[in-house]
Amino acid sequence: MRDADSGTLAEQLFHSLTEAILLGELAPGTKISEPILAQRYGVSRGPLREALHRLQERRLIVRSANHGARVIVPTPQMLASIFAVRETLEGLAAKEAATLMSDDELAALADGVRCHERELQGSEAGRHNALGKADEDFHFRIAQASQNPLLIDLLCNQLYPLLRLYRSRNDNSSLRKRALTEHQRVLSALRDHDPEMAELAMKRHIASAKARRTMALQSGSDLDPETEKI
Amino acid sequence: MRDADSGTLAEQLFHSLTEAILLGELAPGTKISEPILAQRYGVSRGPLREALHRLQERRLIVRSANHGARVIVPTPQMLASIFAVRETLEGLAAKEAATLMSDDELAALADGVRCHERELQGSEAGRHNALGKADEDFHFRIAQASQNPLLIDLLCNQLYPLLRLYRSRNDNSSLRKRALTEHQRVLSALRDHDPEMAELAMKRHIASAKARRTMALQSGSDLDPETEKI
DNA sequence: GTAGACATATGTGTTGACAGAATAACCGAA
DNA sequence: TTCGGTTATTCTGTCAACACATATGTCTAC
Repeated sequence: MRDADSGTLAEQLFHSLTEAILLGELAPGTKISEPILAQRYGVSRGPLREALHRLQERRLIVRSANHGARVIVPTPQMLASIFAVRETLEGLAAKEAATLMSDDELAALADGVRCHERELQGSEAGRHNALGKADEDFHFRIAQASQNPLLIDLLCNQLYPLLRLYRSRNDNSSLRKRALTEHQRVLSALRDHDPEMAELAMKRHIASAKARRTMALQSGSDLDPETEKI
Repeated sequence: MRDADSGTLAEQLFHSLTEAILLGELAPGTKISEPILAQRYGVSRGPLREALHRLQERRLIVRSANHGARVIVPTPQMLASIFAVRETLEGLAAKEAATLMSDDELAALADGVRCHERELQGSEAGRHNALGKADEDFHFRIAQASQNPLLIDLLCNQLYPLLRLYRSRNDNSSLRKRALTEHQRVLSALRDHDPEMAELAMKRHIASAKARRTMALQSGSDLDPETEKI
């Protein structure tokens, strides 16, 4: 699992900064000052700049010459773009997975769905993280099962992280139940090794998730346009 | 069109190295020595390393800690992965373009196709480049017409460049004629503003192109496994 | 003759410092 | 008071040098 060079400062910075952006510690629109950020992480500007160049390719920051870098600001348009691409790509993943998944992989996926179900019926405390993990785990497993390295990379390393920028805090359990039902439907199609059904079920699930996410984004709407500077 | 920072050395190096890799000047599997490459391009190692980190994210080189970077080696498996992803993404682009394309954009696209047609009937000399350009232009225009920034970036900046690694020298005109026919079919669907038909026509075209490319790859098979070192 | 260990050398990772550009602050005039 | 110009400072881009890890080559022991 050691991704390329895991020991270098640039690599650690790349992952730390990715997490910081996705967790909101580096707020959207934040102007990134290389000296300040380097001092905060206790490193020199060299490795930091290398990490920033990678973040640029991952679309997490935007850079312009002699003007510095800014954390990307999520927009409804970009959310729509992500979901449109995600719908087709995850549909493809489900289609491929339907023919490729082994019994062991199917069992593991079913375990995850059952775990998801239990979480939903469980107590209120600490559900959000567990449910979020369960959902991510479901899609992650299916992407892996496609055995398409490019598809896996696009989904797991580019789209899923980007989506975390839009994660909302307020989602009720009725929507969660709906998601679980859709997961079960996808799982059923995968068990039947039915590519077309799996693709369609997954595409419908993503479209449904898009509607939920968009709704939550509008109700929450905690976008602060002030471009704070670290 | 100025992509981010166009004036910096790191940016120029990024584009130069991208071209060098896609043109084969930096052969697949080549071990990249930072001092040597920096000297060749007349720059320091700083900007070069920043460019290399971006190339890593673009999947054009692979890096491992304290071992340096190597130019990616194209494999039939990766070609299959690219085409599988490309088929769905270009299908999506065509579907979106069918409802969004203006009359002007359609006219420009039709012009391109007619130009493509003339090139096919023209003389032998210098057809390859013109035909390759015409083909790329066709897909490029449709991607742009989707008005989906993420989709445009994935296709134009990531998949199309990667495909150039597999470009073959030997392709006969009968295959070219087939491609033109498929282009005309996609154009026809776009003119009718028929999303489903456009998507299907484009997906079939990509699948057909995959077959052509795979065939050419097997017949050509000019893969040299020796990992030369610059 | 071969295997293992040591020494050399090349290369990557990192740092600090310098030059040019852009932003910010300041001052003066209308 | 406000607008324009000028100065000063901060920041980005770039470079050269240092430290450490890895690879290479040689030498000795078996």
